[in-house]
Formats: sequence, structure tokens, C-alpha cells
Amino acid sequence: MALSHAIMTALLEDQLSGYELTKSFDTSLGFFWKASHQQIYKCLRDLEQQGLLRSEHIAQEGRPDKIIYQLTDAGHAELEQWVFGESKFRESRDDLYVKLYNLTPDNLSHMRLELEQRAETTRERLQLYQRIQARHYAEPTALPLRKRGVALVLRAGIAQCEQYLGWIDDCKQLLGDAY
Amino acid sequence: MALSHAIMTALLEDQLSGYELTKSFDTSLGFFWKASHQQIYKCLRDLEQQGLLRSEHIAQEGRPDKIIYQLTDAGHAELEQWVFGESKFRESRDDLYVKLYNLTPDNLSHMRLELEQRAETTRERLQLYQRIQARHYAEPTALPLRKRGVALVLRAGIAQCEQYLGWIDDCKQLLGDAY
DNA sequence: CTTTACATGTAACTCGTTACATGATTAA
DNA sequence: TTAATCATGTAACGAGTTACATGTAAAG
Repeated sequence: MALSHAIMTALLEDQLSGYELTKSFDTSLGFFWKASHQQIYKCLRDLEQQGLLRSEHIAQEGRPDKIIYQLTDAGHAELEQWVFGESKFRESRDDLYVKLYNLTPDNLSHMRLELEQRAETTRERLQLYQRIQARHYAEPTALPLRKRGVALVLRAGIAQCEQYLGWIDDCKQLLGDAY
Repeated sequence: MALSHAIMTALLEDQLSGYELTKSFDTSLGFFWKASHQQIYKCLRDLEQQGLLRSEHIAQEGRPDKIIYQLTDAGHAELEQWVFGESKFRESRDDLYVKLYNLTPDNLSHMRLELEQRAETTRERLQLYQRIQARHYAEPTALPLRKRGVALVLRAGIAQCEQYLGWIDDCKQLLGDAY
């Protein structure tokens, strides 16, 4: 299960509650790894049972109590080891590609619309990444090693968005003059 | 379940057995959608039960019998409709990105190695795509609409590979001069 | 007065992977 | 004789989604 390692990674710097993790999985690491709150809460309990995390119950006023988690020594060790394991390359499994195999005059305008929607969300995402990059990762060679890793992930995100937008333009060209 | 639609799509042109589908999912559509034979056989049975596919039992000499499947009218109709539904954008969920968040001097050389392995498999894949493109999709504006769709998917694959290779070069640069 | 944010959970289900199983034929 | 190709399956498990459930407080 790689979600556990993504969660442990998110806990490297801060101790966080399930709720906070869920939110950070909507941004940051979550740009590359989506997870629902149900998955995260479950995974946290499992990791605690395995001794990789330690929890603390925090009473709060005016809002529900929360449970915050932090890495144990065993958790740190596990993460460090995990990095050395093999990781395989998963396919994207995007419906859109399957749909394109089904392109017909009937659905052509619908496909153009879907492509435009993808372009729109991709543009938004790209802007967000670029803002984060400009703010925190503008000078990657000046960063400590771990931050350089994060900077590279961000670059991957940016490059993917740009590539995707270019491809959508290609699609529009090739579909635009059809029928 | 989008796998069913990927399978139905593969059956648009030919009638195929589970075994043949499994192989074509190792190539072609399978570049964008991986599935194991267990998944495929099960899905085929389910689709037949739903009346979207029809099967035929073929006795063979010198090799096992096989069951070939083809789309029914209901299957065609279902596929046509499905294209009009919403499809959402899934994240890549790649371990490698999570690992990069864990970059340390200790694992730096391992990370370089993993990046190089990715580059190698990506280069092979890219060459394969380019060969297919040159052979069958060299002149996309001359193709009928459905083939244009396929050509676009192939272009997406090529552009992704190129982008990925460029990113790996970036990584090497930023990690190469570290420590 | 309704929605959003905070905070955590259960249950059912679908999707996907891994391991195991069978058995013939053909090529190295 | 060992491995690969052909051909189809079961079973167990792990990962991920969707629906449902609860309850307070602040903001609109």
C-alpha cells in the first residue's frame, strides 16, 4: 500500500490529524495522490496499530476533538527503507483516451467540449503550480535536498500540464477541420 | 466500470477471445489501460450476462478451445451513450513522486538509478509508439474520423513520453550537482 | 435559516492484484 | 527437458469509491 507511505511522508514535517491530512491531500502531495477521508482515517488507524505512527487525542473548545498523528522511530525507519524498494510505473487509465477510440461524427462536438473542459481545469491547475513554484521553489539550487525533491515533483506537475494543454490544441486542430 | 467500455471498444472492430484481448491490452489500447487476464475474463462474463456481448464457443485442434466475444446491438448502443457521459481526470498516483518528497543524501544515488530506469523504459515505449505512428498514422488528416481519434491517443502517448524524458533530464541536472 | 467548516467514523460495494490451478503443443 | 505459447478459470486479498451517519459552531 503506497498510500501509507504518502501519509507518512506528509507527517515528516508536521504532526497532523486525519482531517488536516485530508485537506493536504486536496493540495500539495495530493496533486499526485488522491485519497478520500475514509481511506485516510482507516490507514492512520492501521499504521498506528503497526507501530509506525503514534496518536494523541486533543480536546478542543468550540469544535470537535481531534486526533493528531506523528511518525514513530519505526515509522521513520520504514519510510527510509521503502524508498529503496522498486516502484512501478502505472498507466494513466483515462476514460478520455478510450472515448477517443470511439470518435464518430455524432459525438465529435461532445468530444470537443470535453477536451475544452479538460483544458480549462488544466490551465487552473497549472497556474496554481506556477504560483507555488514562484513562491517557494523559485531557486531550486539554493534549496536543501529534500526541498529539491519537492521542487522536482512540482516541475513534473507543471510539465505535465503544459504537455497536456499542447496536446489538446493538437486535438482541436485535427478535429476542428473534420466535418 | 470503465474497463468494460475499454473492452467493448476493443471489440468494435474484431471479435476476440479473452486471451486475445489480454494480449491486445498489453499493447494498443493497453498502453493507456492495463488489465490482467483475470479481470478481463470476469468482465467479459459480466458483460455477456448484461446482454452487451454475445459469445461463441470455438473448438480448436492442437490447442485449447476458445470463447470469442462480439458486441450485441445493446452493446453498441451502450458504448455510444457512454461517450456522452462525464469522465473525470484521475491523478497518476506514482510512487516515484512520493519518494522524491523523501529525498536525502542517503538515497540520492538510488533515486538517480530509479530515474535512469524510468528513462530507459520510457525511451523504449516512445520508440514503439513512434514506429506505430509512422506505420499507420503518418497522415492523420487523411484518416477517417475514428482513426483520427486513435491517432490522437497515440500522439498523447508520444508527447507524454517526451515530456517525461525531459523531466528526468531536469532531475538529473538538479540532483547531479548535489553532494 | 441555510450552508460551510470542523472532525471522525461505519458499511457495502466495486475495482484491481497476486497467487494458485490445469493441461495441451511447440520450439530451444 | 525446460520453457514458452495457447486458453480459461478460482480464491483471497488489498485498494478505492459511494453512501450513510453524527454533531457543533460560525458565517452568510
